[in-house]
Amino acid sequence: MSQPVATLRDVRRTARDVFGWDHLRPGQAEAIRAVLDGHDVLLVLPTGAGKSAVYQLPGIELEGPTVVVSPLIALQQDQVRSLLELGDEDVSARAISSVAGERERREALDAAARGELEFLFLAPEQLANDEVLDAVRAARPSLVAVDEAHCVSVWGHDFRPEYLRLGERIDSLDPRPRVIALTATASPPVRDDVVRRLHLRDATVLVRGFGRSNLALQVRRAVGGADKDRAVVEHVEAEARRAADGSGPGGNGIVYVATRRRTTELAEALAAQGLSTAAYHGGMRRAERDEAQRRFTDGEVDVVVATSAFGMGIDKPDVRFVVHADVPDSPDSYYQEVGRAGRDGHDATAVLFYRPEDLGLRRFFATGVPSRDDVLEVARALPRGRRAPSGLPRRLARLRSLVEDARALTREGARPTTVADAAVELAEERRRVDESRLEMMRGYAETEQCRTQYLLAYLGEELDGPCGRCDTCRSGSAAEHDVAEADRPFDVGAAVQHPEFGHGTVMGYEADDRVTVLFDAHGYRTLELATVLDHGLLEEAGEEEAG
DNA sequence: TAGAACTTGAATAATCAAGTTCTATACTATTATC
Repeated sequence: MSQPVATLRDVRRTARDVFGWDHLRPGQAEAIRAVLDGHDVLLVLPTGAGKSAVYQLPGIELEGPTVVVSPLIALQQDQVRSLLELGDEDVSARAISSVAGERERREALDAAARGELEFLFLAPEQLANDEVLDAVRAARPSLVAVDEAHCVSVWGHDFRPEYLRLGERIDSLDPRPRVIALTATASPPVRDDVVRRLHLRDATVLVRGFGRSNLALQVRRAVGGADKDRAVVEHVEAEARRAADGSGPGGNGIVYVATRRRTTELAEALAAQGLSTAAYHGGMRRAERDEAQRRFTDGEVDVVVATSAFGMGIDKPDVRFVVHADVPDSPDSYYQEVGRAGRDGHDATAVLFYRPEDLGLRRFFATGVPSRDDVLEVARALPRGRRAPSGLPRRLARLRSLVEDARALTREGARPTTVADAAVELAEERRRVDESRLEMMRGYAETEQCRTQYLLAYLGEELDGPCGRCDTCRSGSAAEHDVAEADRPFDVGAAVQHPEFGHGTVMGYEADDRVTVLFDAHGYRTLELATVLDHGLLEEAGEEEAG
Protein backbone atom coordinates (compact mmCIF):
# COMPACT_ATOMS: atom_id res chain seq x y z
CA MET A 1 0.00 0.00 0.00
CA SER A 2 2.65 2.48 1.01
CA GLN A 3 4.61 4.30 -1.63
CA PRO A 4 8.21 3.54 -2.42
CA VAL A 5 10.14 6.02 -0.33
CA ALA A 6 11.91 8.77 -2.23
CA THR A 7 14.78 10.29 -0.34
CA LEU A 8 16.31 13.73 -0.39
CA ARG A 9 19.28 12.11 -2.10
CA ASP A 10 17.02 10.97 -4.95
CA VAL A 11 15.70 14.50 -5.16
CA ARG A 12 19.21 15.95 -5.31
CA ARG A 13 20.05 13.54 -8.11
CA THR A 14 16.93 14.57 -10.05
CA ALA A 15 17.76 18.22 -9.42
CA ARG A 16 21.14 17.62 -11.04
CA ASP A 17 20.10 15.28 -13.85
CA VAL A 18 16.83 16.88 -14.92
CA PHE A 19 17.16 20.52 -13.88
CA GLY A 20 20.94 20.85 -13.98
CA TRP A 21 21.21 22.26 -10.45
CA ASP A 22 24.16 21.49 -8.21
CA HIS A 23 22.43 22.34 -4.98
CA LEU A 24 19.08 23.24 -3.48
CA ARG A 25 18.54 26.70 -2.11
CA PRO A 26 17.59 27.57 1.48
CA GLY A 27 13.97 26.72 2.12
CA GLN A 28 13.72 24.35 -0.83
CA ALA A 29 15.41 21.39 0.83
CA GLU A 30 13.42 21.71 4.07
CA ALA A 31 10.12 21.91 2.23
CA ILE A 32 10.95 18.98 -0.03
CA ARG A 33 12.07 16.87 2.91
CA ALA A 34 8.82 17.62 4.74
CA VAL A 35 6.79 16.54 1.70
CA LEU A 36 8.80 13.35 1.32
CA ASP A 37 8.28 12.66 5.02
CA GLY A 38 4.57 12.67 4.33
CA HIS A 39 3.66 16.10 5.73
CA ASP A 40 1.45 18.69 4.17
CA VAL A 41 3.45 21.89 3.73
CA LEU A 42 2.86 25.60 3.55
CA LEU A 43 5.94 27.30 2.15
CA VAL A 44 6.32 31.07 2.15
CA LEU A 45 9.35 31.83 0.02
CA PRO A 46 10.30 35.09 -1.73
CA THR A 47 9.79 35.17 -5.49
CA GLY A 48 12.83 34.13 -7.41
CA ALA A 49 13.90 31.71 -4.68
CA GLY A 50 12.76 28.68 -6.68
CA LYS A 51 9.28 27.87 -5.42
CA SER A 52 8.27 25.79 -8.44
CA ALA A 53 11.09 23.34 -7.85
CA VAL A 54 9.64 22.54 -4.46
CA TYR A 55 6.70 20.76 -6.05
CA GLN A 56 8.39 19.77 -9.30
CA LEU A 57 11.16 17.72 -7.71
CA PRO A 58 9.03 15.63 -5.34
CA GLY A 59 6.41 15.49 -8.09
CA ILE A 60 8.89 13.66 -10.27
CA GLU A 61 10.25 11.50 -7.44
CA LEU A 62 6.94 10.39 -5.95
CA GLU A 63 5.10 7.62 -7.71
CA GLY A 64 1.92 8.99 -9.28
CA PRO A 65 1.01 12.29 -10.91
CA THR A 66 1.03 15.77 -9.40
CA VAL A 67 -1.94 18.10 -9.70
CA VAL A 68 -0.97 21.78 -9.70
CA VAL A 69 -3.68 24.28 -8.86
CA SER A 70 -2.78 27.65 -10.32
CA PRO A 71 -4.91 30.82 -10.43
CA LEU A 72 -4.19 32.07 -13.94
CA ILE A 73 -4.35 30.22 -17.23
CA ALA A 74 -1.30 32.19 -18.41
CA LEU A 75 0.69 30.89 -15.42
CA GLN A 76 -0.36 27.31 -16.15
CA GLN A 77 0.79 27.65 -19.75
CA ASP A 78 4.15 29.08 -18.65
CA GLN A 79 4.71 26.24 -16.22
CA VAL A 80 3.76 23.56 -18.72
CA ARG A 81 6.09 25.12 -21.26
CA SER A 82 9.03 25.27 -18.87
CA LEU A 83 8.53 21.65 -17.79
CA LEU A 84 8.36 20.44 -21.38
CA GLU A 85 11.46 22.47 -22.23
CA LEU A 86 13.43 20.29 -19.82
CA GLY A 87 13.27 17.78 -22.64
CA ASP A 88 12.98 14.81 -20.29
CA GLU A 89 10.68 12.21 -21.83
CA ASP A 90 9.50 11.08 -18.39
CA VAL A 91 8.27 14.56 -17.55
CA SER A 92 4.87 15.01 -19.19
CA ALA A 93 2.72 18.04 -18.42
CA ARG A 94 -0.60 19.47 -19.58
CA ALA A 95 -3.13 22.06 -18.52
CA ILE A 96 -6.89 21.74 -18.49
CA SER A 97 -8.71 25.04 -18.96
CA SER A 98 -11.46 26.75 -20.87
CA VAL A 99 -9.09 27.95 -23.57
CA ALA A 100 -8.37 24.46 -24.86
CA GLY A 101 -10.51 23.12 -27.71
CA GLU A 102 -12.81 20.14 -27.14
CA ARG A 103 -10.44 17.59 -28.62
CA GLU A 104 -7.43 18.88 -26.72
CA ARG A 105 -9.44 18.87 -23.52
CA ARG A 106 -10.61 15.29 -24.13
CA GLU A 107 -7.06 14.11 -24.73
CA ALA A 108 -5.79 15.81 -21.58
CA LEU A 109 -8.59 14.34 -19.45
CA ASP A 110 -8.03 10.84 -20.83
CA ALA A 111 -4.28 11.05 -20.38
CA ALA A 112 -4.78 12.26 -16.82
CA ALA A 113 -7.29 9.53 -16.00
CA ARG A 114 -4.95 6.85 -17.35
CA GLY A 115 -2.23 8.24 -15.11
CA GLU A 116 -0.02 9.12 -18.06
CA LEU A 117 0.64 12.68 -16.98
CA GLU A 118 3.33 13.56 -14.47
CA PHE A 119 1.91 17.10 -14.02
CA LEU A 120 -1.65 18.31 -14.52
CA PHE A 121 -2.29 22.05 -14.19
CA LEU A 122 -5.69 23.56 -13.58
CA ALA A 123 -7.59 26.44 -11.96
CA PRO A 124 -9.72 25.58 -8.92
CA GLU A 125 -12.88 26.20 -10.96
CA GLN A 126 -12.07 23.16 -13.08
CA LEU A 127 -12.54 20.89 -10.09
CA ALA A 128 -16.16 22.06 -9.82
CA ASN A 129 -16.68 20.13 -13.06
CA ASP A 130 -17.50 16.47 -12.25
CA GLU A 131 -15.87 15.19 -15.42
CA VAL A 132 -12.58 16.82 -14.47
CA LEU A 133 -12.82 15.76 -10.83
CA ASP A 134 -13.49 12.16 -11.91
CA ALA A 135 -10.46 12.18 -14.17
CA VAL A 136 -8.34 13.54 -11.31
CA ARG A 137 -9.71 10.84 -8.99
CA ALA A 138 -8.88 8.14 -11.50
CA ALA A 139 -5.35 9.51 -11.85
CA ARG A 140 -4.74 8.89 -8.12
CA PRO A 141 -2.31 11.81 -7.70
CA SER A 142 0.28 11.50 -4.96
CA LEU A 143 0.77 15.24 -4.60
CA VAL A 144 -1.37 18.34 -4.97
CA ALA A 145 0.47 21.65 -5.23
CA VAL A 146 -1.45 24.87 -4.67
CA ASP A 147 0.54 27.65 -6.29
CA GLU A 148 0.02 31.29 -5.27
CA ALA A 149 -1.72 29.90 -2.22
CA HIS A 150 -2.49 33.31 -0.70
CA CYS A 151 -5.31 33.40 -3.28
CA VAL A 152 -7.15 30.89 -1.09
CA SER A 153 -7.47 33.50 1.62
CA VAL A 154 -7.41 36.69 -0.43
CA TRP A 155 -9.78 35.66 -3.23
CA GLY A 156 -11.67 32.74 -1.74
CA HIS A 157 -14.13 34.59 0.45
CA ASP A 158 -15.83 36.55 -2.28
CA PHE A 159 -14.02 36.83 -5.57
CA ARG A 160 -13.32 33.22 -6.47
CA PRO A 161 -15.25 31.02 -4.07
CA GLU A 162 -14.04 27.78 -5.66
CA TYR A 163 -10.78 28.42 -3.82
CA LEU A 164 -12.64 27.74 -0.58
CA ARG A 165 -13.81 24.34 -1.80
CA LEU A 166 -10.31 23.11 -2.63
CA GLY A 167 -9.75 21.49 0.76
CA GLU A 168 -12.94 19.49 0.48
CA ARG A 169 -12.16 18.45 -3.09
CA ILE A 170 -8.67 17.28 -2.16
CA ASP A 171 -10.10 15.32 0.80
CA SER A 172 -12.44 13.52 -1.61
CA LEU A 173 -9.48 11.95 -3.43
CA ASP A 174 -8.59 8.40 -2.46
CA PRO A 175 -5.92 7.95 -1.30
CA ARG A 176 -5.69 11.53 -0.16
CA PRO A 177 -2.55 13.02 -1.71
CA ARG A 178 -0.04 15.13 0.17
CA VAL A 179 -0.58 18.84 -0.26
CA ILE A 180 1.97 21.57 -0.66
CA ALA A 181 0.86 25.19 -0.69
CA LEU A 182 3.26 27.81 -2.02
CA THR A 183 3.27 31.59 -1.90
CA ALA A 184 5.66 34.53 -1.79
CA THR A 185 3.60 36.63 0.61
CA ALA A 186 1.42 35.65 3.53
CA SER A 187 0.95 37.54 6.78
CA PRO A 188 0.23 35.38 9.86
CA PRO A 189 -3.59 35.49 9.56
CA VAL A 190 -3.37 34.62 5.85
CA ARG A 191 -1.14 31.65 6.68
CA ASP A 192 -3.59 30.39 9.28
CA ASP A 193 -6.44 30.80 6.85
CA VAL A 194 -4.63 28.89 4.09
CA VAL A 195 -3.80 26.00 6.43
CA ARG A 196 -7.41 25.83 7.65
CA ARG A 197 -9.06 26.28 4.26
CA LEU A 198 -6.95 23.71 2.46
CA HIS A 199 -7.44 21.26 5.37
CA LEU A 200 -3.68 20.81 5.59
CA ARG A 201 -2.90 17.88 7.89
CA ASP A 202 0.02 17.80 10.24
CA ALA A 203 1.21 20.86 8.37
CA THR A 204 4.80 22.00 8.26
CA VAL A 205 4.76 25.78 7.88
CA LEU A 206 8.03 27.16 6.54
CA VAL A 207 8.56 30.91 6.27
CA ARG A 208 11.74 32.25 4.74
CA GLY A 209 12.73 35.88 5.11
CA PHE A 210 10.61 38.67 3.74
CA GLY A 211 13.40 41.20 4.16
CA ARG A 212 14.72 42.87 1.02
CA SER A 213 17.91 44.76 1.64
CA ASN A 214 18.01 46.45 -1.78
CA LEU A 215 14.57 48.06 -1.64
CA ALA A 216 14.23 51.66 -0.43
CA LEU A 217 10.72 52.46 0.77
CA GLN A 218 9.33 55.98 0.71
CA VAL A 219 6.00 57.75 1.20
CA ARG A 220 5.13 61.15 -0.25
CA ARG A 221 2.10 62.88 1.09
CA ALA A 222 -0.15 64.85 -1.27
CA VAL A 223 -3.00 67.26 -0.63
CA GLY A 224 -5.07 67.43 -3.81
CA GLY A 225 -5.57 64.77 -6.45
CA ALA A 226 -4.05 66.93 -9.19
CA ASP A 227 -1.01 67.76 -7.04
CA LYS A 228 -0.51 64.12 -6.38
CA ASP A 229 -0.57 63.19 -10.05
CA ARG A 230 1.85 65.99 -10.91
CA ALA A 231 4.23 64.70 -8.26
CA VAL A 232 3.85 61.15 -9.56
CA VAL A 233 4.70 62.22 -13.11
CA GLU A 234 7.76 64.14 -11.95
CA HIS A 235 8.97 61.26 -9.85
CA VAL A 236 8.46 58.62 -12.54
CA GLU A 237 10.19 60.80 -15.10
CA ALA A 238 13.23 61.10 -12.84
CA GLU A 239 13.26 57.38 -12.05
CA ALA A 240 12.91 56.36 -15.69
CA ARG A 241 15.77 58.66 -16.73
CA ARG A 242 17.96 57.32 -13.97
CA ALA A 243 17.22 53.74 -14.97
CA ALA A 244 18.11 54.58 -18.56
CA ASP A 245 21.23 56.73 -18.10
CA GLY A 246 23.56 53.78 -17.82
CA SER A 247 25.07 54.66 -14.45
CA GLY A 248 23.32 51.77 -12.72
CA PRO A 249 21.61 48.56 -13.78
CA GLY A 250 19.02 49.31 -16.49
CA GLY A 251 15.38 48.45 -16.29
CA ASN A 252 11.95 49.97 -16.07
CA GLY A 253 9.12 50.42 -13.62
CA ILE A 254 5.50 49.92 -12.66
CA VAL A 255 2.97 52.55 -11.56
CA TYR A 256 -0.01 51.13 -9.69
CA VAL A 257 -3.33 52.99 -9.71
CA ALA A 258 -6.73 52.17 -8.22
CA THR A 259 -9.02 52.34 -11.26
CA ARG A 260 -8.96 51.27 -14.87
CA ARG A 261 -9.62 54.77 -16.10
CA ARG A 262 -6.56 56.09 -14.31
CA THR A 263 -4.28 53.59 -16.05
CA THR A 264 -4.84 55.29 -19.40
CA GLU A 265 -4.95 58.80 -17.95
CA LEU A 266 -1.62 58.51 -16.16
CA ALA A 267 -0.02 56.60 -19.03
CA GLU A 268 -0.94 59.50 -21.33
CA ALA A 269 0.34 62.09 -18.87
CA LEU A 270 3.67 60.26 -18.71
CA ALA A 271 3.81 59.83 -22.47
CA ALA A 272 3.37 63.59 -22.78
CA GLN A 273 6.69 63.93 -20.91
CA GLY A 274 8.39 61.83 -23.54
CA LEU A 275 8.29 58.49 -21.74
CA SER A 276 7.31 55.32 -23.47
CA THR A 277 4.34 53.85 -21.60
CA ALA A 278 1.72 51.11 -21.62
CA ALA A 279 -1.54 50.82 -19.69
CA TYR A 280 -2.73 47.53 -18.22
CA HIS A 281 -5.94 46.45 -16.49
CA GLY A 282 -8.29 43.50 -16.27
CA GLY A 283 -10.88 45.00 -18.62
CA MET A 284 -8.58 45.05 -21.63
CA ARG A 285 -8.75 42.43 -24.32
CA ARG A 286 -6.54 39.43 -23.84
CA ALA A 287 -4.32 40.25 -26.81
CA GLU A 288 -3.82 43.84 -25.63
CA ARG A 289 -2.92 42.70 -22.13
CA ASP A 290 -0.45 40.17 -23.45
CA GLU A 291 1.13 42.78 -25.70
CA ALA A 292 1.48 45.30 -22.85
CA GLN A 293 3.09 42.66 -20.66
CA ARG A 294 5.43 41.56 -23.41
CA ARG A 295 6.54 45.13 -24.11
CA PHE A 296 7.25 45.59 -20.41
CA THR A 297 9.14 42.33 -20.05
CA ASP A 298 11.21 43.01 -23.17
CA GLY A 299 12.07 46.47 -21.92
CA GLU A 300 10.31 48.25 -24.79
CA VAL A 301 8.46 50.61 -22.46
CA ASP A 302 9.83 52.73 -19.63
CA VAL A 303 6.81 52.19 -17.48
CA VAL A 304 3.54 50.28 -17.22
CA VAL A 305 0.61 52.00 -15.53
CA ALA A 306 -1.61 49.28 -14.14
CA THR A 307 -4.29 48.19 -11.71
CA SER A 308 -3.66 45.32 -9.34
CA ALA A 309 -4.32 42.97 -12.28
CA PHE A 310 -0.69 43.43 -13.30
CA GLY A 311 1.83 41.32 -11.52
CA MET A 312 1.25 37.66 -10.90
CA GLY A 313 3.46 35.73 -13.24
CA ILE A 314 5.64 38.68 -14.14
CA ASP A 315 9.12 37.38 -13.90
CA LYS A 316 11.30 40.35 -14.69
CA PRO A 317 14.35 40.69 -12.48
CA ASP A 318 15.39 44.27 -13.32
CA VAL A 319 12.31 46.28 -12.37
CA ARG A 320 13.95 49.40 -10.91
CA PHE A 321 11.00 51.21 -9.39
CA VAL A 322 7.45 50.59 -8.26
CA VAL A 323 5.23 53.61 -7.68
CA HIS A 324 1.82 53.60 -6.04
CA ALA A 325 -0.12 56.59 -7.32
CA ASP A 326 -3.05 55.42 -5.16
CA VAL A 327 -2.94 53.63 -1.84
CA PRO A 328 -3.55 49.84 -2.01
CA ASP A 329 -6.05 47.97 0.18
CA SER A 330 -3.61 46.37 2.62
CA PRO A 331 0.04 45.97 3.54
CA ASP A 332 -0.35 42.43 2.13
CA SER A 333 -1.06 43.80 -1.35
CA TYR A 334 1.52 46.54 -0.94
CA TYR A 335 4.31 44.13 -0.07
CA GLN A 336 3.32 41.85 -2.94
CA GLU A 337 3.38 44.75 -5.42
CA VAL A 338 6.61 46.41 -4.30
CA GLY A 339 8.19 42.96 -4.19
CA ARG A 340 8.26 43.04 -7.99
CA ALA A 341 11.08 45.61 -7.87
CA GLY A 342 14.75 44.71 -7.70
CA ARG A 343 14.60 40.95 -7.88
CA ASP A 344 18.07 41.03 -9.42
CA GLY A 345 19.39 42.25 -6.07
CA HIS A 346 20.37 45.71 -7.36
CA ASP A 347 18.97 48.88 -5.80
CA ALA A 348 15.32 49.61 -6.40
CA THR A 349 12.79 52.11 -5.02
CA ALA A 350 9.18 51.83 -3.91
CA VAL A 351 7.32 55.10 -3.41
CA LEU A 352 3.75 55.48 -2.22
CA PHE A 353 1.96 58.73 -3.06
CA TYR A 354 -0.53 59.04 -0.27
CA ARG A 355 -3.70 61.00 0.32
CA PRO A 356 -5.95 59.88 3.19
CA GLU A 357 -9.00 60.49 0.94
CA ASP A 358 -7.86 57.66 -1.33
CA LEU A 359 -8.62 55.15 1.41
CA GLY A 360 -12.32 55.81 0.67
CA LEU A 361 -12.22 54.00 -2.65
CA ARG A 362 -10.67 50.98 -0.98
CA ARG A 363 -13.40 51.05 1.62
CA PHE A 364 -15.93 50.96 -1.20
CA PHE A 365 -14.27 47.88 -2.71
CA ALA A 366 -14.35 46.04 0.60
CA THR A 367 -17.23 43.61 0.69
CA GLY A 368 -20.18 44.61 2.79
CA VAL A 369 -22.17 42.52 5.23
CA PRO A 370 -25.21 40.85 3.63
CA SER A 371 -28.67 41.30 5.16
CA ARG A 372 -29.82 38.69 7.66
CA ASP A 373 -32.91 38.02 5.52
CA ASP A 374 -30.83 37.09 2.49
CA VAL A 375 -28.61 34.83 4.55
CA LEU A 376 -31.63 33.20 6.20
CA GLU A 377 -33.19 32.50 2.82
CA VAL A 378 -30.06 30.69 1.69
CA ALA A 379 -29.74 28.84 5.02
CA ARG A 380 -33.33 27.55 4.60
CA ALA A 381 -32.95 26.66 0.93
CA LEU A 382 -29.72 24.77 1.54
CA PRO A 383 -30.11 22.23 4.33
CA ARG A 384 -26.99 20.94 6.01
CA GLY A 385 -25.27 18.20 4.09
CA ARG A 386 -26.97 18.88 0.78
CA ARG A 387 -24.48 19.83 -1.87
CA ALA A 388 -25.26 23.14 -3.51
CA PRO A 389 -25.14 23.30 -7.29
CA SER A 390 -21.98 24.85 -8.61
CA GLY A 391 -21.92 27.75 -11.04
CA LEU A 392 -24.18 29.96 -8.94
CA PRO A 393 -24.21 33.70 -9.58
CA ARG A 394 -21.46 35.38 -7.64
CA ARG A 395 -23.65 36.97 -4.96
CA LEU A 396 -25.37 33.66 -4.25
CA ALA A 397 -22.13 31.73 -4.28
CA ARG A 398 -20.82 34.15 -1.69
CA LEU A 399 -23.89 33.71 0.50
CA ARG A 400 -23.60 29.96 0.17
CA SER A 401 -19.96 29.97 1.28
CA LEU A 402 -20.87 32.17 4.18
CA VAL A 403 -23.73 29.91 5.28
CA GLU A 404 -21.53 26.82 5.02
CA ASP A 405 -18.80 28.50 7.04
CA ALA A 406 -21.35 29.53 9.65
CA ARG A 407 -22.65 25.95 9.83
CA ALA A 408 -19.18 24.76 10.68
CA LEU A 409 -19.33 27.08 13.69
CA THR A 410 -22.77 26.06 14.94
CA ARG A 411 -24.05 22.85 16.50
CA GLU A 412 -25.22 19.95 14.36
CA GLY A 413 -28.92 20.44 13.74
CA ALA A 414 -28.87 24.17 14.51
CA ARG A 415 -31.91 26.04 13.20
CA PRO A 416 -31.59 28.19 10.07
CA THR A 417 -32.12 31.34 12.17
CA THR A 418 -29.17 30.39 14.38
CA VAL A 419 -27.04 29.70 11.33
CA ALA A 420 -28.09 33.02 9.79
CA ASP A 421 -27.09 34.89 12.96
CA ALA A 422 -23.73 33.15 12.98
CA ALA A 423 -23.26 33.94 9.29
CA VAL A 424 -23.94 37.65 9.76
CA GLU A 425 -21.55 37.72 12.70
CA LEU A 426 -18.90 35.99 10.61
CA ALA A 427 -19.37 38.47 7.77
CA GLU A 428 -19.04 41.32 10.25
CA GLU A 429 -15.86 39.79 11.62
CA ARG A 430 -14.40 39.58 8.12
CA ARG A 431 -15.37 43.15 7.39
CA ARG A 432 -13.67 44.25 10.61
CA VAL A 433 -10.53 42.38 9.65
CA ASP A 434 -10.53 43.94 6.14
CA GLU A 435 -11.06 47.35 7.66
CA SER A 436 -8.20 46.77 10.09
CA ARG A 437 -5.89 45.87 7.19
CA LEU A 438 -6.75 49.16 5.54
CA GLU A 439 -6.03 50.93 8.84
CA MET A 440 -2.64 49.21 8.91
CA MET A 441 -2.04 50.58 5.42
CA ARG A 442 -2.87 54.03 6.75
CA GLY A 443 -0.47 53.30 9.59
CA TYR A 444 2.29 52.45 7.12
CA ALA A 445 1.74 55.68 5.21
CA GLU A 446 1.67 57.82 8.34
CA THR A 447 4.27 56.12 10.53
CA GLU A 448 7.37 58.01 11.63
CA GLN A 449 9.16 54.75 12.36
CA CYS A 450 11.27 52.71 9.98
CA ARG A 451 8.91 51.66 7.16
CA THR A 452 10.71 48.42 6.45
CA GLN A 453 10.35 47.48 10.11
CA TYR A 454 6.68 48.37 10.05
CA LEU A 455 5.98 46.29 6.95
CA LEU A 456 7.98 43.29 8.13
CA ALA A 457 6.37 43.36 11.57
CA TYR A 458 3.02 43.23 9.82
CA LEU A 459 4.19 40.10 7.99
CA GLY A 460 5.30 38.58 11.28
CA GLU A 461 9.03 39.18 10.95
CA GLU A 462 11.01 41.16 13.49
CA LEU A 463 13.90 43.29 12.25
CA ASP A 464 16.69 44.00 14.74
CA GLY A 465 16.71 47.72 14.13
CA PRO A 466 15.74 50.41 11.60
CA CYS A 467 16.72 49.48 8.04
CA GLY A 468 18.67 52.64 7.24
CA ARG A 469 17.30 52.88 3.69
CA CYS A 470 13.73 54.11 3.90
CA ASP A 471 12.75 57.79 4.04
CA THR A 472 12.06 57.80 7.77
CA CYS A 473 15.47 56.27 8.45
CA ARG A 474 17.26 58.82 6.31
CA SER A 475 15.41 61.76 7.83
CA GLY A 476 16.31 60.58 11.32
CA SER A 477 12.71 60.20 12.41
CA ALA A 478 12.97 56.41 12.59
CA ALA A 479 15.82 56.54 15.11
CA GLU A 480 13.89 59.08 17.14
CA HIS A 481 10.80 56.88 17.27
CA ASP A 482 12.43 53.50 17.63
CA VAL A 483 10.91 51.73 20.62
CA ALA A 484 13.66 50.42 22.88
CA GLU A 485 13.61 46.78 23.98
CA ALA A 486 13.22 47.89 27.60
CA ASP A 487 9.94 49.66 26.79
CA ARG A 488 8.28 46.53 25.45
CA PRO A 489 6.19 44.84 28.11
CA PHE A 490 5.16 41.99 25.79
CA ASP A 491 7.31 39.96 23.45
CA VAL A 492 6.61 40.28 19.74
CA GLY A 493 4.69 37.16 18.81
CA ALA A 494 3.29 36.70 22.32
CA ALA A 495 -0.30 35.46 22.67
CA VAL A 496 -2.45 37.92 24.61
CA GLN A 497 -6.02 38.29 25.81
CA HIS A 498 -8.04 41.55 25.74
CA PRO A 499 -11.38 41.98 27.57
CA GLU A 500 -13.15 43.39 24.50
CA PHE A 501 -11.21 42.11 21.48
CA GLY A 502 -10.49 38.63 22.80
CA HIS A 503 -7.48 36.56 21.82
CA GLY A 504 -4.66 38.12 19.84
CA THR A 505 -0.97 38.16 18.96
CA VAL A 506 1.46 41.01 19.61
CA MET A 507 2.75 42.15 16.21
CA GLY A 508 5.01 45.04 17.11
CA TYR A 509 5.54 48.41 18.71
CA GLU A 510 4.98 51.84 17.29
CA ALA A 511 6.17 55.29 18.05
CA ASP A 512 4.49 57.26 20.83
CA ASP A 513 4.33 54.14 22.96
CA ARG A 514 1.74 52.11 21.13
CA VAL A 515 1.50 48.40 20.60
CA THR A 516 -0.07 46.67 17.61
CA VAL A 517 -1.99 43.47 18.27
CA LEU A 518 -3.59 41.16 15.74
CA PHE A 519 -6.90 40.00 17.23
CA ASP A 520 -8.51 36.87 15.83
CA ALA A 521 -11.98 38.40 15.54
CA HIS A 522 -11.15 42.09 15.17
CA GLY A 523 -8.04 42.20 13.04
CA TYR A 524 -5.17 44.61 13.67
CA ARG A 525 -5.54 47.12 16.52
CA THR A 526 -3.05 49.68 17.70
CA LEU A 527 -3.38 50.39 21.43
CA GLU A 528 -1.89 53.03 23.73
CA LEU A 529 0.63 51.27 25.94
CA ALA A 530 -0.03 53.56 28.90
CA THR A 531 -3.76 52.75 28.83
CA VAL A 532 -3.08 49.07 28.33
CA LEU A 533 -0.75 48.95 31.34
CA ASP A 534 -2.82 51.22 33.62
CA HIS A 535 -5.94 49.14 33.13
CA GLY A 536 -4.30 45.78 32.70
CA LEU A 537 -6.01 45.40 29.29
CA LEU A 538 -3.64 42.82 27.87
CA GLU A 539 -2.78 39.61 29.63
CA GLU A 540 -0.35 37.05 28.38
CA ALA A 541 -2.42 34.08 27.27
CA GLY A 542 -1.27 30.53 27.81
CA GLU A 543 -0.81 28.17 24.87
CA GLU A 544 -4.02 26.29 25.69
CA GLU A 545 -5.98 29.51 25.22
CA ALA A 546 -4.06 30.32 22.10
CA GLY A 547 -5.24 27.24 20.25
C1' DT B 1 -18.43 52.30 3.41
C1' DA B 2 -15.99 57.71 0.26
C1' DG B 3 -14.93 60.63 -3.31
C1' DA B 4 -14.55 62.23 -7.98
C1' DA B 5 -16.47 62.74 -12.46
C1' DC B 6 -20.23 63.53 -14.87
C1' DT B 7 -25.19 65.08 -15.70
C1' DT B 8 -29.11 67.82 -14.91
C1' DG B 9 -31.64 71.89 -14.20
C1' DA B 10 -32.33 76.55 -13.04
C1' DA B 11 -31.39 80.91 -14.71
C1' DT B 12 -29.82 83.10 -18.53
C1' DA B 13 -25.32 82.70 -22.03
C1' DA B 14 -21.40 80.82 -18.73
C1' DT B 15 -22.12 79.35 -13.99
C1' DC B 16 -23.29 76.73 -9.94
C1' DA B 17 -25.64 73.66 -6.89
C1' DA B 18 -27.82 69.36 -6.54
C1' DG B 19 -28.32 64.86 -8.10
C1' DT B 20 -26.47 60.63 -10.33
C1' DT B 21 -23.13 57.29 -11.52
C1' DC B 22 -19.10 54.82 -11.11
C1' DT B 23 -15.30 52.64 -8.97
C1' DA B 24 -10.60 45.64 -8.90
C1' DT B 25 -8.99 41.14 -8.83
C1' DA B 26 -10.40 35.57 -12.96
C1' DC B 27 -12.41 31.69 -14.03
C1' DT B 28 -16.18 29.22 -17.14
C1' DA B 29 -19.72 28.59 -20.59
C1' DT B 30 -22.31 30.57 -24.10
C1' DT B 31 -23.37 33.72 -27.81
C1' DA B 32 -22.52 37.11 -31.44
C1' DT B 33 -19.71 38.98 -35.18
C1' DC B 34 -15.98 38.85 -38.58
